Amino acid sequence: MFVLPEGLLVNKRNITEFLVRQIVSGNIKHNTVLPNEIDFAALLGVSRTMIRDVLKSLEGKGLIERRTNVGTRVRSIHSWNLLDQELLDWSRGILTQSRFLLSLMELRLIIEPQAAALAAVRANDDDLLKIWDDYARMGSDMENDEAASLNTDADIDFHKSVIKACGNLFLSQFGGAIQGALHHTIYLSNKVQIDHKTSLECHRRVVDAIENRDPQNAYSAMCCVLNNAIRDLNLKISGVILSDFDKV
Amino acid sequence: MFVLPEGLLVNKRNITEFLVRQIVSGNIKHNTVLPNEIDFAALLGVSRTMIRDVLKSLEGKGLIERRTNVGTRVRSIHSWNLLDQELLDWSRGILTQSRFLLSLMELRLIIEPQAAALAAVRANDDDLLKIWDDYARMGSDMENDEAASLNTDADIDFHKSVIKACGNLFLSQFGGAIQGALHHTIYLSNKVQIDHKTSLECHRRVVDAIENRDPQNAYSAMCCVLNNAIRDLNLKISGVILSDFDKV
DNA sequence: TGTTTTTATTTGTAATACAAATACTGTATG
DNA sequence: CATACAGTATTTGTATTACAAATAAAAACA
Repeated sequence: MFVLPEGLLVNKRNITEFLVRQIVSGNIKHNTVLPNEIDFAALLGVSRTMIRDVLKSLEGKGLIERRTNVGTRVRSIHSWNLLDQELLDWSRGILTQSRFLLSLMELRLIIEPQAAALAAVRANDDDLLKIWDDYARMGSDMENDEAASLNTDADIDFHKSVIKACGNLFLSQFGGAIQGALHHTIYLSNKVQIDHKTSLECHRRVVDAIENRDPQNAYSAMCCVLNNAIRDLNLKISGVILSDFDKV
Repeated sequence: MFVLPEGLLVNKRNITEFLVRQIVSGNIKHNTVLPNEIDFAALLGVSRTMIRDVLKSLEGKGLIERRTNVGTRVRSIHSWNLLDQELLDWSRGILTQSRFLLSLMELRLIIEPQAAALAAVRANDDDLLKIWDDYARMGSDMENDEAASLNTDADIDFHKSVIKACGNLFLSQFGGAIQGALHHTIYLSNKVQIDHKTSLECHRRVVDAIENRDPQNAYSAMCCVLNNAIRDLNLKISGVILSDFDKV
């Protein structure tokens, strides 16, 4: 349970990623006490210094808790720093339980329409240029091939750019989570039918609204984008209060 | 700029907190290259191991970036992990620039009404009990003394409990930020006149709405709570779209 | 002038020793 | 028998030293 798969280079990064995935996946359950540092180092064939570095990193992500003469104990999901970029990246394909994906999309539904509205009020010229560029790249594959899908990287960049443009220091922290959510979506997209054309149109409405300094339409257009994704993923989200003027 | 104030015990915690505050306050500007590990350790009178531990911690908070043969460079605020609990705690009284406080309250205005609405749909009996208890503790000082203020800790617990009750894994990550925001508010509260009685009444409306499984009133009541705080702090927040049915 | 090699600097990793904290155990004592 | 106390063992925390790896800067060279 604590040893790396055969053939994987034993270095700090791999060990950290491996342990993160073991914990996040539930292979190492919470409250489990990990081996002490000396045994753990021997088990993995590394120095105590290195395993300590790794454990320190896991501690920073809220995955474990360390105490003298007690050892290293795995914490429950409520203590995990879920917005940590590495944690999200490494959890891809693992945290697909509906509760996780549901929380993620729910968060987006709460954050992103507001971010779009704020962006419509505050975006500067550079922000707008960036958003336009992201939008253009999103659909570039579809120009010649109707059946092509959206450019994932551009899609992610688009949402990050909107969040950045809203100028809120804290909302920017979500860029990583959005990225994780979108990658989840893509990961699942081979199983579901996605209407890329409609999605692209909604994105376009967002861009236009921001450019026209129209926060309310930016809000509702972003709702449209997200509701498309939620429908594609076959999720059911209830209880989130959306602004009334143009519910989609 | 890199040495601890006289009389402060030189240990890992103090060094970390000191450096965090130096960076957050701008005393150490971004892009500054810190001394190399050996010099830094000597400067502080600690071992290289310890300064490395400290730097690793700062790295985890996004405050610095390290590269072989380049050294340790301070990153800009956009890279900081602003939701880190320690970072928020240690930044209290420093990050009072209006942009920071504004971002914080704006975030709360986006998150918390939605969280209250979701809590109204999903809170279980334990959650409700906890919320009632927090509410009761909030006003306990005011029963005999009309002029007394709200119990800060209970106030913080109240908001955390509501967020917890909404059952979203990601929204829970904000407990710490809320705590920071409320402490900021308290910190500034000697300068402003706060109507504690009205505030308490709004909190009561939130509790009632959650208990009555009424998401829309929970939403608007929480808006009321936050708008009180925003008014007290003399902040001006524009661009956030609030649900229409009961704007306060 | 442009390219390659060497050198120097800085962080990264390892190994060892000891310090500090704390759970556990055994023992004496009421 | 229960409790308090002292001692012991275990585990993480810190310090020191040595060397490896990466890379920016300087030097040598075509």
